[in-house]
Amino acid sequence: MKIDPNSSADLSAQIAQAIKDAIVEGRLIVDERLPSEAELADQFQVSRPTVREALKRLAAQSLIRTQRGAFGGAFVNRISFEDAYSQQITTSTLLLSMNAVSFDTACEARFALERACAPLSAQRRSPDHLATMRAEIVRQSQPGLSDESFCASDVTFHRALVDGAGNPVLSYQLAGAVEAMQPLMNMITFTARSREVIVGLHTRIADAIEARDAAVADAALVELTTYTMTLKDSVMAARAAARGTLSG
Amino acid sequence: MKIDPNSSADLSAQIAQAIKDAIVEGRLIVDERLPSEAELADQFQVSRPTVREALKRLAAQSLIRTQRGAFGGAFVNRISFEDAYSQQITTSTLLLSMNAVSFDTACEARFALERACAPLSAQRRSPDHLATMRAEIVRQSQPGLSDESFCASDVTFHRALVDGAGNPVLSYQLAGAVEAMQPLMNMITFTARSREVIVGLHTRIADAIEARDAAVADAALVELTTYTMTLKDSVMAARAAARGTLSG
DNA sequence: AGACTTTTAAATGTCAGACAAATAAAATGT
DNA sequence: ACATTTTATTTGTCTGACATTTAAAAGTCT
Repeated sequence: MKIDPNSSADLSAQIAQAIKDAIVEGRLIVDERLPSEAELADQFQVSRPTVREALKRLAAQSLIRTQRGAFGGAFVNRISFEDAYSQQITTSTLLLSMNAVSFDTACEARFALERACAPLSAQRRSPDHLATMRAEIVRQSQPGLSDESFCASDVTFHRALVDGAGNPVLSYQLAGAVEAMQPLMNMITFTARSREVIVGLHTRIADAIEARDAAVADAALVELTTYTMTLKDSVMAARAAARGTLSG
Repeated sequence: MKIDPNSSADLSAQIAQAIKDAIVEGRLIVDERLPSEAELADQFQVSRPTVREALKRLAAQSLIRTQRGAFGGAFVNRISFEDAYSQQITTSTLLLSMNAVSFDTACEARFALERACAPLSAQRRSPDHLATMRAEIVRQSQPGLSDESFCASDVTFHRALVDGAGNPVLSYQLAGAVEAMQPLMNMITFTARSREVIVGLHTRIADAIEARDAAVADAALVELTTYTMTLKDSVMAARAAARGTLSG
């Protein structure tokens, strides 16, 4: 592992990259201990604070974990699905909140992913997944339910549908989209008060998944997509009208 | 923004989290300048190296960028698709290489995503996307092409197919899966020498996308999926047999 | 001998102060 | 008005030190 002291990049960034490469290329394996900060400083011919900045960069990406004390140090981390989830959620949330992605694009991606999961879920869902979906539908049907709870239940329902596919990669990829869209989805649900339609579609989806009928599930998801986009458009229009009133 | 000095977590981690929260919640907006390191050290009642470690953590996640010199400092970064891409690729690669995900799972997710893109691509693909796909098919048909080039061309082809959908979220999500699977896909292509079948399927896909026929494209993708899994199984079996020979 | 306690060495976490290098604004000179 | 120099500010890096944590090693008691 070598770095170029004449490069324009920060030394800590270069060191982080060198170690990252070593991990990705398998020269450092899971749970292997990195040299101590002092040793790394020696190897790379930099000071310890510089090494530490590099290690913090790696820790921020869950590539390593550190442990204090004798026989402690930095260890190559086995990345977990939890890590992948939270990274995905952060990235998706920022992409949306910073307007790098429109709501339409995120929505389309979300439902496209969900439709991709549905056939797998119809095939593999456990009774547990099905039970979760049914339970959430019951909850969503209760008249006294708060808007917040309805939205949370909605997330749980779709989560169960996706998890039913038994593919954690698809699950964690979707998690980002769903989580990032949550604020706007909440607003849609709050204002539009469209629970009956949504519950109806959820029921159709659950029925299809129970009957292992991918086609029907897909059709219901398409309807839900269309419906969501319609609601979103009306909410946006209402917003624009409100702005017009204020400024006029 | 406050931190708890009595918490068990590192101060730099707490500070990074506090700033991250401020960004995600919109209290710090894109291109806004953070206080200087000295000021942050003052605010959080810690030393400058500690603040710097926190800032490096954020920089590693592309949440901020730093600039030296007068009127330089740390600025909230508008996260780009390139950032999202590379993060996704790193995460996916590690999940696969550390055996947190099986090849089957990654493969399934990849083709499920690709099938989700195909109908959109059939609808929206530009002549440019189509031209890229055709060009790659021509390249793949050349007898003298090296294995490496064939694989690279394969990636470009699928990339064009997915980009044709015009949804950057789907594009960057798929990038991770494709990139992470690359090493094993290479091995499959190298050993199995199955170019004719693959080129044939690619042609069918391109034809379908050109004709805006989502159903045919989907069918061809399903075949490609099945074929890939078959090849992978035979490669694995050959590997296992080779191991048996050595150990027996 | 075995179980418990104390010591110790090694490592990360944190701090203080300093200097180098970059950079853009401000001051200066032509 | 333009070009050059100066200057203040800020990040990047280094040195050296101390605090804290931790597990192994040594010691002690029963």
